[in-house]
Amino acid sequence: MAETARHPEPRYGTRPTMKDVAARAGVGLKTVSRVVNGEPGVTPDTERRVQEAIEALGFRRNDSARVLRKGRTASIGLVLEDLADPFYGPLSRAVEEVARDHGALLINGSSAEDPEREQELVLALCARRVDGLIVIPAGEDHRYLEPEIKAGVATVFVDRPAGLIEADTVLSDSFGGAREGVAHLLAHGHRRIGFIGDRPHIHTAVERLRGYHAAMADAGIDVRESWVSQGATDPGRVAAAAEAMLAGPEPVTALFSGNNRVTVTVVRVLARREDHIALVGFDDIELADLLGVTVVSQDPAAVGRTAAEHLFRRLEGSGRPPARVTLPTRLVARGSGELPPA
Amino acid sequence: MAETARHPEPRYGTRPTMKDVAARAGVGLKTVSRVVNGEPGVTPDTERRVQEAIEALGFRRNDSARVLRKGRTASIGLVLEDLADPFYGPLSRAVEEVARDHGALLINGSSAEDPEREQELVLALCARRVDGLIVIPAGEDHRYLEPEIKAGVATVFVDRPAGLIEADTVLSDSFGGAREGVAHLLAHGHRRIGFIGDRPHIHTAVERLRGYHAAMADAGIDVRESWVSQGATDPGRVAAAAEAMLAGPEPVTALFSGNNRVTVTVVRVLARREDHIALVGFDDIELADLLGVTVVSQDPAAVGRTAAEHLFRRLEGSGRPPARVTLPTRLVARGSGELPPA
DNA sequence: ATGAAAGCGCTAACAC
DNA sequence: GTGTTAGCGCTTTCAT
Repeated sequence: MAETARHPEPRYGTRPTMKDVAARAGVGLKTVSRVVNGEPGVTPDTERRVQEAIEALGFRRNDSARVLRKGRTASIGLVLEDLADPFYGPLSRAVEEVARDHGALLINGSSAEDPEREQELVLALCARRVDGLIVIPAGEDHRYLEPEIKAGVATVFVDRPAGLIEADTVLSDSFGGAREGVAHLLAHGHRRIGFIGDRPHIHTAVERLRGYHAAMADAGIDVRESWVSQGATDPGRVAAAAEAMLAGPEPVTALFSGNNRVTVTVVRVLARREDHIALVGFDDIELADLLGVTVVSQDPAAVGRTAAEHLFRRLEGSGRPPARVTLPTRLVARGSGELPPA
Repeated sequence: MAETARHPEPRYGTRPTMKDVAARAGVGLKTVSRVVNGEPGVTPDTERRVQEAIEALGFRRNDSARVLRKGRTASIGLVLEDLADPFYGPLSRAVEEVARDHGALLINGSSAEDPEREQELVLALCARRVDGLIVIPAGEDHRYLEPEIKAGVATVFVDRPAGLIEADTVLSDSFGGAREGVAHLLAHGHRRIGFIGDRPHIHTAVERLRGYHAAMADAGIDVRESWVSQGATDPGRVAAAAEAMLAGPEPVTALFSGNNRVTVTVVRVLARREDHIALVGFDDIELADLLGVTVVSQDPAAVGRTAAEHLFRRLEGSGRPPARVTLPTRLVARGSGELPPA
């Protein structure tokens, strides 16, 4: 990469700047800036010369410098639990599409359900001066975000409310959805219904359990302790919980599973059995139609879209106080939830 | 929202800088920089005062300015087809984990399989000066990346090779996997085997079809035109293609599906039928075990991890020429691929 | 141990 | 139409 006298090319690893382009095109720095940004006030001939210099040098505007000057990055951050979870892929994609419509890039990160990692990620995004932030909270205390929000970072919480601060929030109706799902089982004659959910510090897990209790209470049924299991959603724990509820002299005749990961494992457990245990799951899962799994479905893309639209509305300066939006769920009957008690 | 009309520059949105922190702590700017970056040469007492000022003001370092000065962003970009696709979620997550291990953030974007959008996205990432780039190509001409790569942006292509430029590439063994899958069907006695794949401009689609032809040739079978269908992977097209192959006087007795989306639709089509058509699919799908679907599985997380590790090795300055890595696939027999011909 | 000054590459505000 | 100048907030260099 030696430099020749004729056309001084930048060295490997060094990028041409507007100044280089200006020198090569024989114009002033600001003229290059005008061309690059499509601003008016440049004659076609000058513009052509500048464009040629840009091509020849392989110039690409340095957005860090631009951001430093302009104050806005045209990017937003999304912190979620795990991008590999089939719930978050479509959610993230929906956010990305809205961001794209607003000319913004999306940076997303997985908290792995770890509050420290959530905070680390959020603050890294703030250091990069994202214009806005969508957070699926892992932690329960978000006061660390107060200075950021004060400083103008629009923030929307999704799936679970923020902890100890006021902020826009978009939720699915976990309580109502679970209540409806359990009521569905009750309507099909079940009385002993088991609930297998996520760890009790997770907001949605609590809400869904509340929905379960509400439906059971509506039916005048005393819930036995052994019918409820909360904890990690790994297959081992969930399978054990299901087996336990299905054993003994008075086993449950139906199960309600608290999220997609639980449902997958429960379906596997039930598939190994001779009897026909009823099942309703929270969250839809791929191919549930073929497996005949009745679910309470929430639409991850709609959740993401709604959150992103809120965010951009706020960025555009709606001065409204923080609002909470709850999106409805939908019961999808496919067979497993309509089985009668054994 | 207390934006008074009299304030041309609202305090809202103005963030404290190191200068502000320095003023408040009664120290020099550079001392604040030292504290923020954990550099040595600051007495514990000074450090404490600076920390207090940071807390009080809610200071957060502006990474744009840092990047402008340092040249590296500690971020990498990932351009894929669609984050909502169950193949890319785990891939992206794996890339993220490797990036995290190297202290980098991941920015990802979906090209929606549109070459223009791919280029737009890639160049936006370059403008933000990502240190490296992982691209699942949508387009067939990547010469637009030459100046970027020359300028030092480490680039790795994944799933499909780059077009018209030399670059590191990580692929799954589409040819070998498809050949093995089709050979599996042949070994179970099938002779009339249909192939339903993605659009023929996609590299993996071509390779998998090549694998199909190779296996059929190995068995000495002349492939009829009506046994092969390539095109969009939307359910309508795929279902029609499958129905067509299964109709007529000499229908196929087995199907090979070219990717996860195709497989899902074919499974649905076959589920509606009385007969037992054999099926092997490329890519694993969730709950395929319960449905008994035999697949040629590739590991998306391994693909992502491998690509990211290559990227960081390059960033750390391995001056080796571009290399191509091919990851093996694995045949997972679950029943549908072992059915005999009708 | 600490700080003052000089940029990084760009855009805003004015020159001409 | 076009160019010049002064920063944006940080790190680097070099004094002290």
